[in-house]
Amino acid sequence: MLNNQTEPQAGDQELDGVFHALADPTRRAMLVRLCEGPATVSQLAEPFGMSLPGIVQHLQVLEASGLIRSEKIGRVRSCSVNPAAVRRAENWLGQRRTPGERRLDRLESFLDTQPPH
Amino acid sequence: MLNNQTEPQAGDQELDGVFHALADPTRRAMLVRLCEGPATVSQLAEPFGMSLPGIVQHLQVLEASGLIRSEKIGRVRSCSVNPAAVRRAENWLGQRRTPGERRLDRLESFLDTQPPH
DNA sequence: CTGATTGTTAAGCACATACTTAAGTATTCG
DNA sequence: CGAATACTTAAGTATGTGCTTAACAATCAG
Repeated sequence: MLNNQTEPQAGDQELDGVFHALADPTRRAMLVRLCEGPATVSQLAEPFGMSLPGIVQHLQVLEASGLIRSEKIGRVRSCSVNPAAVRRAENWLGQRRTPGERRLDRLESFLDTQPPH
Repeated sequence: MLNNQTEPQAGDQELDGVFHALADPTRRAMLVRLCEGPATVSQLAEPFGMSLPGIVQHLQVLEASGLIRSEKIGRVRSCSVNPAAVRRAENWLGQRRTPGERRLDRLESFLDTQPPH
């Protein structure tokens, strides 16, 4: 180790993209919509007062992050959530626990093993 | 409702800040460090090959998002995680489940109620 | 008081982001 | 075929982000 500094790790890049994609309210709203089921670009655009190209750019950010996938059939592009990417971001946050929180976690799981009354 | 468009909701702004703060690898590394316990600005800076002002700017982003808090005592600023903010972001992601995932969730919780064997 | 430590403020720069309008490309419908 | 539909591409613009260096506090230690 000639370099003592903290370097960005592999896997970090994925989180960069995922959290950046999530940092925009329009993109989060699209993700919420897609959790109800697949939708086309126009369907996703409909709730927003924004030009189509603007919408498409947001979709590109979401797709580049891995949070959604899309497939074009004929002239229609169908978009859907990639649950695995959402779960990875959720899990990263799940691991961010202080020692205090971890103690509470262990107490709770201990209590779960005790029969009621 | 004269406006049919989707407007950013209250509470969205908080998530904007939190996810934006999380989108940077340096800031995530700082958060990881702070989950082990409070630290000063210099201690947080030490692993990174970056100027102090750069570090302080990252800390300001983290604090503005609510993910961390800090207090200056004498000439030293002590920083610590705000677990509640981390949990809110985690919970938002936890709610992003497709109908398919929700079915699996229900199956698992049903199996948990069954005695083993 | 003097000087070292710890952090802060200000200014600037390169690059990224979030839009826009205008024009283009497939694909399907009549 | 010709027109409508559903995007796509390109280009431009205003604003934001992630750094930097230089200069400025404020506090503690001798």
